[in-house]
Amino acid sequence: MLSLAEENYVKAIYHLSEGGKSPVSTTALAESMNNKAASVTDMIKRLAAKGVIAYEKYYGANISTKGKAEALRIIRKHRLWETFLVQKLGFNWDEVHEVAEQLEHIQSPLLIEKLDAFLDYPAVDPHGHPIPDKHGKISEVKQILLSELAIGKKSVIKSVKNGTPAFLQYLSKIGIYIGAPIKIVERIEFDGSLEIVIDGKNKCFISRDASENLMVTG
Amino acid sequence: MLSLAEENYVKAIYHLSEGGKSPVSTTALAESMNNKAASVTDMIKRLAAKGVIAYEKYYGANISTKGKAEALRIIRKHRLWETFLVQKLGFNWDEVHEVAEQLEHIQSPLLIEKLDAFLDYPAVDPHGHPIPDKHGKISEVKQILLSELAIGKKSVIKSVKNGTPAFLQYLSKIGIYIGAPIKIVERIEFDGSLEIVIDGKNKCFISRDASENLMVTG
DNA sequence: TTTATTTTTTAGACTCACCTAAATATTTAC
DNA sequence: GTAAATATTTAGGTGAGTCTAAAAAATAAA
Repeated sequence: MLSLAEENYVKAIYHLSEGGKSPVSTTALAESMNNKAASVTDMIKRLAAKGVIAYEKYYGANISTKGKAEALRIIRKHRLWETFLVQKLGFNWDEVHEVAEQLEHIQSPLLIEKLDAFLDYPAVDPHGHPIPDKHGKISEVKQILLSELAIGKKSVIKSVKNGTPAFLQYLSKIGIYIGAPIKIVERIEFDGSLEIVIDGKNKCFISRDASENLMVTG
Repeated sequence: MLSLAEENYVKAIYHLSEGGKSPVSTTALAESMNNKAASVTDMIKRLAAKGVIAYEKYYGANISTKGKAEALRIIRKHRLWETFLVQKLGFNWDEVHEVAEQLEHIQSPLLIEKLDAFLDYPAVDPHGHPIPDKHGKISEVKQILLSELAIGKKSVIKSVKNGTPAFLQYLSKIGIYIGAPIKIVERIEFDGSLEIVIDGKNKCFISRDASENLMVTG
């Protein structure tokens, strides 16, 4: 049984391991948790004692099989709740993260089973991220960065990498949503920005930065 | 801003004040929280400092206007979540309390507004308890104990006082539910038990104890 | 009304999850 | 390869929220 703080650490370690290097460094973890390095050292010792990570002094933390399962359970809950908030309660996709951060810690396997059924077993959350099933299995669908899409090739928006409210609001504003057809008209050499067509009608420019935070079908 | 533990204390103080004597004694509170009296003394000092109760040494705790508003906000959330669990997710009424105890602490006014709307602004929860509105107002409907109902008078089950899973499961088993028509056929002098008819068809006996935990229309 | 019992508070201690400051180890730069 | 910079850990401390044991106050009983 993990405490709330421990759950958040395990989740962060999982995300840092997935999206980059493993083992996870104390500093990286401290930054992602908005804590100080000394606090992280304390915590990773506790997590190691509980068997959710492997830890060696001055080396870093590696998530264990048990830890990965824990992380996936939490992520599953987070994404199911986000889906619920958007699909059932009418939240916008930029409003759900904070609330889901709280809801993901509710302990009730029955609740999650029933919520999953109520939502009709969704495969992805409102940001296009896959929802692990009850066994922790994730269905990975091949996606590429929009910035790497060939010019003129028809594609579809599949997910957002950076899910900050500001970015999501911007995407809504220019008509981008998960499932939207998209095509690159031209790549501007000067700054790497792209001229794109969304939904076959909305033409606009987006920065390189934005194009590197959107995933599309390859 | 109250912590999770503080929220639970305020709720308990509110319930104890309502359902009995005020001021609330340290011992009563300790019992209801499953904590020791010394811990309670600590906590009520903190709560007094935050202005949610008035506290005098060796006297007891009285909930303040602010504290009452806090308690009602938490109770509102608890009962809305219970309603959601039963009406939308298909929980049984004896399965919801523990989960709602967790969900009631989620901080998001928007979530509660939207949940309320999603449930179509319910007036009572699955146990027949009134749901405070967003201003903390409760619509009290006149109810009497089943044990005090006149023999032969037609009535309707309105709420359960004791909401333990065991009692709720028993009620389901004998066909009692919120809104069920009920009539007392006979009062057994020996032990105060009642012969009742539910729904105009199910005849059965219930103990005095059970009849003192069911509220009906007067 | 004095004593006994119960209730409440105080004192001191513990765990969790954080902190700062200082020490130590590792990495990078010259 | 040594020095400087950076990363990590240790040591000691804090507040929240609990505990036990003992002291103090209030209540009940003789």
